[in-house]
Amino acid sequence: MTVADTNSWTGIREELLRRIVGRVWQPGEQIPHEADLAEEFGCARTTVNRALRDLAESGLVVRKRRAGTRVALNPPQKATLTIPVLREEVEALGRTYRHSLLERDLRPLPPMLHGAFQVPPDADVLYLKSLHFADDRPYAFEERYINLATVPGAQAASFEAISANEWLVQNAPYSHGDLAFFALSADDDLSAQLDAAPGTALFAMERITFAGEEPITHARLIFAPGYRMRTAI
Amino acid sequence: MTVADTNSWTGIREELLRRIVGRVWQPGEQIPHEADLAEEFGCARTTVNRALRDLAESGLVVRKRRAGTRVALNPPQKATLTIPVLREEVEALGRTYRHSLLERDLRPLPPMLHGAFQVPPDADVLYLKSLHFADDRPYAFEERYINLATVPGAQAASFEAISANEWLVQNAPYSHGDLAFFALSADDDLSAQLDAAPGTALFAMERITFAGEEPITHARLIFAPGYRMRTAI
DNA sequence: CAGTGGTCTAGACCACGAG
DNA sequence: TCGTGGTCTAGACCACTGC
Repeated sequence: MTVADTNSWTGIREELLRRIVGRVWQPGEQIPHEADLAEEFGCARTTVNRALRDLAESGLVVRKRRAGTRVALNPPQKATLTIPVLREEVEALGRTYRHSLLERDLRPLPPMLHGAFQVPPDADVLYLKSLHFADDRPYAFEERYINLATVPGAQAASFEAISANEWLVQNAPYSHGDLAFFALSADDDLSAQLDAAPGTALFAMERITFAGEEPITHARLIFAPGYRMRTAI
Repeated sequence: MTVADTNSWTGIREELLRRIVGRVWQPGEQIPHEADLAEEFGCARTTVNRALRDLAESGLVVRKRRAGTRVALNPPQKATLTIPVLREEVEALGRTYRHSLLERDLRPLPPMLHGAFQVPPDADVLYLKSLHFADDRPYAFEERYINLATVPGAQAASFEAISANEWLVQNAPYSHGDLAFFALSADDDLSAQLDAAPGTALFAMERITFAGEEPITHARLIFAPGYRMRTAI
């Protein structure tokens, strides 16, 4: 009848989900214990536990010891989005990836970044400017600063065969970072690089990553017109 | 010695993580089978499985039947972003939230949405157009379609005291949906509503939610200039 | 204190897919 | 084809926390 067998954990999850979205169990209401559900479905408690744990991870139910499991009052709108390496994203579209390094030099960190990206005031950082292509059409424009104090190996890397993003992912694992999305208008330079009319609205992503307290890199990616970042929730 | 006991699944996960970031197991390299690891840690295979499953979910290892478990070559950059109810987001900024319903009527679904939002061709949907304010300054513009077949109660709701978003979150739980972010230019209407110069680049978010197979709502939020959606990774 | 979810075990069978 | 991860079981003990 249904897609999944009813005594597989996914099947049980689907049945529980049906009861939640179908209002059999009202928001805020406590649902039966694992043991009762296990008996109802004729399976081990472990299996019910697996299903409920999955629902709890997606935020649909709230579980507390001793207090039982309740249907969430405000199912939080959470989305996990995976920011792929551009090469993989492009290739997943069935297109050919290529990138080209436009500029590369050592320079002081621009003042705008001094707050978020703490390097010694007189230290130079590695600046990279590059363009990513899909089937020879511009896909994204990238500007990046790399902290050589944290990633000295970057100075020797050419970033021509392999993009800075991929190099860093493989050579400088980060512990945490910040990510931001926003919109900006194409200035003359962007307009030329991305083959877009001046003033076109472009989707942009900014990322800073750290290894412990040490900043690794600051990257700004600006995508060609029409780009949409999608995810399932 | 370590935070977690070594034969708890979290403890095992930490140990495996150490070996991965410490390059004991190189990227792309196959790691021992569950059975071997279980023997090494002196625990049941289920426990090792739990730890490995967790690492696989965060993308650090790739698991395939028969092929075994390998350290991921390009650990994907995953970010979980929480899409807050606008009222909460504004109030968290210490500003006063207000919203105003600009339009409300029944109309056929625009053809553009026919693909993603399957309603009977002759059925009307509830259309809402509203504006969200922070301290009396425009914060976001919203256009929304609600499928009355799935959420009949919406027809009776006024959406003046409580926003459609909040009403739906509490009255029509969804099972899944799609989310997209992109940039667009302010047309004359948007420009007037959001107090932005025509052509300004604006950050936009589109969301469709479903209860099972039934579409619930399609919403497009367009934020005032300068908006950044942030998250930690 | 006691009920509920969290976890672990030892064993078993199954499904997938690389070789 | 057959090794590997995926899942299920029945039972047990533990940890947390509301009553």
